[in-house]
Amino acid sequence: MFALVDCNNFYASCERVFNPKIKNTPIVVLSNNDGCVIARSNEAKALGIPMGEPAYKIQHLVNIHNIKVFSSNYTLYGDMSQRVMDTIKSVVDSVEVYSIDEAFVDLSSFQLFDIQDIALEIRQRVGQWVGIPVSVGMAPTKTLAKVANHMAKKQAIYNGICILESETEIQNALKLFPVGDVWGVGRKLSKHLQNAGITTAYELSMASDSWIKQNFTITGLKMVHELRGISCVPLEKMVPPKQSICTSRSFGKMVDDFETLAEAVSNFAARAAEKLRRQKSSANYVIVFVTTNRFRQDLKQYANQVVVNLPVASSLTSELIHYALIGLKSIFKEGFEYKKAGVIVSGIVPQDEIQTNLFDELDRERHEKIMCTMDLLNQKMGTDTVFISSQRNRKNNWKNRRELLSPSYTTNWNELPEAKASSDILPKKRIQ
DNA sequence: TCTGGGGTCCTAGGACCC
DNA sequence: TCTGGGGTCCTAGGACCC
Repeated sequence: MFALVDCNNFYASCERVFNPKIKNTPIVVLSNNDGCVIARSNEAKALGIPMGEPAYKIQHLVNIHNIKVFSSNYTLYGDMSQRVMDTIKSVVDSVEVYSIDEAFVDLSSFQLFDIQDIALEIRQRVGQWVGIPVSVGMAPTKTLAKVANHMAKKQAIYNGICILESETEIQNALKLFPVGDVWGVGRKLSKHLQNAGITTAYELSMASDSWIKQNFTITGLKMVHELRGISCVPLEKMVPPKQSICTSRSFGKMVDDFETLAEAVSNFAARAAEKLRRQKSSANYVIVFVTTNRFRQDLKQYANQVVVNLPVASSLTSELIHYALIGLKSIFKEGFEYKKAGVIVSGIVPQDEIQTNLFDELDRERHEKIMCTMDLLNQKMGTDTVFISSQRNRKNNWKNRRELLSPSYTTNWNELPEAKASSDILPKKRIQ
């Protein structure tokens, strides 16, 4: 058996933990640049706010219903996620952190009659220790655990925990489960399946192997087997190193000059280099891309990208910035309003398996020491305490809009939550 | 006016090898 | 007239996930 532990309305729930005033008010959290709705509390869902809706389209609802709106605070969510995962790991051993708000658990070492208790314990402990509500779905495969989790969340009778175990239980659940909600079925597949007359997960599980394989390849076949209770997707306890790392942002304002773009790209490259060093790897090439605002069809459109090969695989900030800027120069065109740019590093190899270059003139050992020191300083004193000068060409007018940001309660000494207490005994004192 | 960011996997098709 | 067979590697693009 597998369990899927999923945080309810994760980002919205994070905002509530240190701000109990908004416990029962509708909350939405916006994407970067305060663009779209990416998380909603139950109250906000009940008001009919769809996922992914641009913020300006829900402004009237915000005003009428006094919805609390937040910019996304990934520092807070990342730290809360870590706490949730650590807490789950304190209950069970085999945990796969699947996403920022989800974890799979391998329950094969437990007796079947124990698993209800384990789910209860996880739910209770995460709730008490971290303050985030979670739902638990349990079933013989990961795909079915996803189904069970859905049910635990959607149907109040389950009280946050749903176990699908016997054949009948599973089939009855699948008969009521829309095929489009199955893990691995997206928009395209869903349409394709509907056209073939398959509307429920049960009907999908009954389709013939040959038809599935022909139409949906090996991935589809695995999915169908998982629905039948045959486990094809194992638990992955170890996180494999990333094969590509992307850092990109939409700009708060349109950008039309090279210098500003260069500063943005320098910062993206610096972030990518940090991520590389964190997973102890180096990249063989850097991709730089720029694009104008695709929603503004009244403006001239331009989008381009370029791959720059590095002489030696590298994770040195200064070197990655250097080559990223060479790339940017080659694709930059005057006369456009740029909205977004990004840097992708790829061709990633482990740090200790780098193919060196006979003609390489850089003293890499020395540079690596500098990077190490820089990372330590920035980790201790805050991001970009030390940075490469091209990261600060001019005013930061490309930066994201984040106008509704909550404090980083758990990661910044200056933004710790405050608890105020008063009593009749000490009427004039306020204790913080 | 305002529309996110970061990933993985799979396949088809071309280039190349013997 | 007729033009092999069996591979690998790479890339672009499309699908999916959160």
